[in-house]
Amino acid sequence: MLPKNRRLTNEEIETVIRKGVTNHTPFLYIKSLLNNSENTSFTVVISSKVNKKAVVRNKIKRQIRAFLIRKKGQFKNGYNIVFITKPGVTNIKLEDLQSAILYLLSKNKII
RNA sequence: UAAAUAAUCCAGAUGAUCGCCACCCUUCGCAUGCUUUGCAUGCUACGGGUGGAGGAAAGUCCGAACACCAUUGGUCCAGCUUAGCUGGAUGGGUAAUUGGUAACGCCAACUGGCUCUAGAGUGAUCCAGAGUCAAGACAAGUGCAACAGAAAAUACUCCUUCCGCCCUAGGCGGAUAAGGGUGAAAUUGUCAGAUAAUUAGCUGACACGUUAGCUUGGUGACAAGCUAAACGAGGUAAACUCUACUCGGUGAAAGGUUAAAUAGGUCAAGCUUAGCUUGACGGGUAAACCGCUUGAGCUCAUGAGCAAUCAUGGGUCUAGAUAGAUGAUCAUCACUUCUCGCGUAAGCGAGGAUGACAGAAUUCGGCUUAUAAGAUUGUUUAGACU
RNA sequence: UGCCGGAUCGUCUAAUGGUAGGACUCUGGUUUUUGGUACCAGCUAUCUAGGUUCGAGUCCUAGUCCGGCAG
Repeated sequence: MLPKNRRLTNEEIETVIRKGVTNHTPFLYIKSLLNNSENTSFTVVISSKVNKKAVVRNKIKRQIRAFLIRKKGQFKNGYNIVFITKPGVTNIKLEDLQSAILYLLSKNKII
């Protein structure tokens, strides 16, 4: 789990989704926004349309967060980032998900 | 013994490392206050300690607690002798009985119906066990019943049967409901009489059943028995309806405390005096905090009760997040299963899988649905032995 | 979190508890030199599982999926 200062609150998520810059892959997309602070914060959004079971949704959240914690030394500071999943994310392999995350972050020049 | 199925129990254990949440403690730092060099409170950081999902947390199908709103009692309308009555219109829910409960559509016991199995009996039937039942009323009224059938309900006559006439292929009229046939369903049965005639509740007797009354037993549903110059009444209420009982609305995004901002308001001061500025009060939005976890709690013992459950006493505190914590990896043991190798076999060794359903969101009581492996019990089937 | 509504041929849409109908589509045939049009015939459905009933698309219960509303 991410520490509290690296998470986003409800308001921040809404502003990021409304004003952020979007980048897509077939099963995942991100919205990012500069926040003028020392930290880069993340959150993961999974709709109940992706899967009806909360256990499956929590597992995907944990997989993404664990990968972000492992890579946290490489990030630039000062971004708010929201990961939003699409239906189909449950069927792919873990390596594909991780490479998609790296692709999206590098495309935004955060890494 | 094996398999299937149903119910109940259980929902791997120990240790290490890396992370997350809550609370507590030590130290350092910062801020505020004070009796001023220390103490108190708060916050941040490092470190340490303790605790951290379920039997269904799920579905949201019922019920309750709690909070606010409305309010003379389900709702609406009207009236008046106006704080309680009357009248009218109009809904939702439940349904044998008794008990339990905060309450329930839940639970327990019991009664009755139906189904299955075993036993007794020539048989009707009786009895035991298991399962199951939205199990008030169709004998208040209304409605409905396709096709088939003569007829689907204040009855009726297709074939057959009986009588009379024409006259003998058959037709006409009358009688009957025993038999046939149709259908999911067809007007209780036996005997005798009456009749032109027969196997007609048309009449009588008996049996069966229903209803009513009485007696006995039971808290009661009900059971057993008796009586009737009462009756023979088809089905359907998960059809309308009737009867009895019962029911305010909104949901923790309820609501409460503090409170930036904005509009409009009151007061005071100052300045130019149509007014403006500042401050205070009040106002109440964002936000924060509370609500929030000590509760119809868990557990043990004793007692009451057939049981559900209740009473008394002892012990105990056991998640509280806010886009949402409770996770990941490794090792060992336990457990089941799969693969490979060795072995006649028992077994041994190596490797893999932890096995299912599934994640708190105000809290409880139920119901429903989903559940791998293992354990216990019941039922069914198959096999072996006696 | 709370609360509503719906599910019928491939698509759209009917059906009072009593043979699931129609339109478009599709398939085959006739007409035409061919295609279209027209005509004829055919294929194809009650979301799932139980119950009530003689008999459920319809009534009741449970589940699955879809859609909507509040804030």
